[in-house]
Amino acid sequence: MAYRKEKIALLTLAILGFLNERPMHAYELKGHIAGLTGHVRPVSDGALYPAIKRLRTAGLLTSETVPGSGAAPKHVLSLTDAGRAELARRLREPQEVEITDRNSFYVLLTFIGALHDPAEEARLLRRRLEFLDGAASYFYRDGKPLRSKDIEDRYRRGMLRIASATRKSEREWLRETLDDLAAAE
Amino acid sequence: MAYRKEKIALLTLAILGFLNERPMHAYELKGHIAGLTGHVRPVSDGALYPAIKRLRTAGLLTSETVPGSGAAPKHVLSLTDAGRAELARRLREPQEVEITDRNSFYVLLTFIGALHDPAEEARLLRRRLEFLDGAASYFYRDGKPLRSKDIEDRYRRGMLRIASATRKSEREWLRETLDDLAAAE
DNA sequence: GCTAGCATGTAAACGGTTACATGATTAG
DNA sequence: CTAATCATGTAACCGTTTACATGCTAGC
Repeated sequence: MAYRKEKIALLTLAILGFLNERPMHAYELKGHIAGLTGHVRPVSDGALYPAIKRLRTAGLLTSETVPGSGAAPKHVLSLTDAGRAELARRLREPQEVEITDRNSFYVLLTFIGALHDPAEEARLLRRRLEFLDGAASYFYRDGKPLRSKDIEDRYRRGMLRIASATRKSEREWLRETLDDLAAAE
Repeated sequence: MAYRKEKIALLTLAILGFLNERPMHAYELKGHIAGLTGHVRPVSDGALYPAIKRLRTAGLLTSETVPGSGAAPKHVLSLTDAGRAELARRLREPQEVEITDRNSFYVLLTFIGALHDPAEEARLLRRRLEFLDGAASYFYRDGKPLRSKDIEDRYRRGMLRIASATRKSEREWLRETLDDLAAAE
């Protein structure tokens, strides 16, 4: 038994996703990924370079050295066919956490358009919408989720208020976009 | 040179925070933390138990064994004075990422009330508000952040739309709460 | 003369995920 | 009788963080 559960590896997905748009060197990737992760949370070199190395070893990307404008020579990275296939696979078969977790889902959303397959894209949005419809609260007492007004702490109430507004706008967008996608077919 | 940068260790903060409210055993903590992390993302045992062990070794909490209702005997965990001091320190001196990063900030927000110090609490909210006011975009072209209408990809536009709605509601709440805190003084 | 930006990497330490291991009680 | 919930832990693996290491160019 015991089937292998894949790791999420968001960084890998982001690298594949951006390289699919155009070849790029590591330093450039860094900027793109930093922007992605929300508000400029830098990717550390110690995460990025080993990740690239792993992908190169796995044959998902190739590296071509060109003289650097400025400092060290750049290594321009390009996806191989295997890399493009892996990206498509990751986008088509997301893990449950990638639907559930905000950050993961947004990374998926960033690149899902690369599939150029409205039906598949709609499937992802529908999964997210279903997840959001089964709402989840943040705080518990006696094992039961607390409603906002039952929480004495103003900061926790605030968190729920913001989460609620976010959920609402996300649901709206998901519904609109699903309608658009259906209409375009 | 090279001063030591502390790790974020969100899990540690959450453990200290919840134990500060009342003594609890690990399994109970698990439920609380899972709710916290957004929509029920379970904490794995392999993360939780070692984290507790580290805190116990560091003298931040003590464990008392009581016969378990159900299965294994429970280990009821309580904060020591050092544990409470560490929690206060973490809340009072947050890292920059803990202001910047959504999830980190929300964990901070969950427990900041424990300080019972409106001025200090307001300081945290003000820092977050300042961060949000220096807005950040998600996508770049030629090194410059793209405005929503300049993005062709509907999914990326959607992400910005949701992020914008979230930012707006968070700003509103922060301003209101800062006013409340100021008025109460 | 110095700092920021460009550009690439490595190594130790740490912590989280996954899977393994065990076992009792309760609800369907 | 079987799955879910309660309850605690360990160990291998792997990826991230932090810090170390190097060096050039442009602007102040």
